[in-house]
Amino acid sequence: MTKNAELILNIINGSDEHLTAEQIYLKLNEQNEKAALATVYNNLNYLYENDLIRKVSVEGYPDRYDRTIRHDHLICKKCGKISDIALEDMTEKLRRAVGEDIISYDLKINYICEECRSEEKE
Amino acid sequence: MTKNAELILNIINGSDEHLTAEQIYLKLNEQNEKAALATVYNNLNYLYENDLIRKVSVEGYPDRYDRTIRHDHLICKKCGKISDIALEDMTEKLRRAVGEDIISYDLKINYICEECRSEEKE
DNA sequence: ATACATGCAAATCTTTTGCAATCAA
DNA sequence: TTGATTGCAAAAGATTTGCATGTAT
Repeated sequence: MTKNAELILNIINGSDEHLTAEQIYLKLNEQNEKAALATVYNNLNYLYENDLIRKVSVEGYPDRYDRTIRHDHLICKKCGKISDIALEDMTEKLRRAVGEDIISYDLKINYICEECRSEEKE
Repeated sequence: MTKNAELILNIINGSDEHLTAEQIYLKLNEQNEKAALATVYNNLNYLYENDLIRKVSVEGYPDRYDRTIRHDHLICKKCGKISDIALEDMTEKLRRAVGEDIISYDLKINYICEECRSEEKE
């Protein structure tokens, strides 16, 4: 694990947002830790392939990177905002239902967030 | 609903694969129904916005389009293959757990498909 | 010395857009 | 005739790649 990989992992683990590669790149610069955007991508891929981070894709937005700790996502269909929500772990249940050895699962729940709902009323 | 939108909807509803925009474009050409790739995208967006089709994103692959009938997805982490699986509908359960009015949910189950598993053994 | 990590720019891939031409009501 | 739909090419945005350079062991 290189220094950059570690810095990036710390940024992701220390944030409860769902950062894009570019946002991570900008955060690195704020910390005066220079790294090219391509390097950020390279490191994100390394972290992802080694299951140290998760990737969350929402249509219309660039991929976002997230902690691996088990949780699910609420996705606002209007503004694309992602919120974490920890529902019961269904891994075992799914394993039985699927009858296959599963690695993990991703549950995205689509809704309209409060801000977007109140905007709609106007 | 234009003719092209209908042709595209029929291709999606008549396929149990999970086609990309380009594959749909090629299928149209096979049927001697010419439509530019951009037109395919335009129509896919129209269908998607009107909830006539679903979009499935798997990292590393272009978006795929799918029927709306409720079902979940098994995703092979090795080759990206998507298979359908119909698990119990959790909408009501999630609505209660989340305490929000939810629109829908997407459940993707990650595993290694049989072909990839037997390749690994070699 | 060797292998890996980086920066940068260019390339790639997917998707969207602008605009002129065409089609349909 | 008016507005929506199309085709095409160009643009845009996200991500990857190639290569020369730098770094660590």
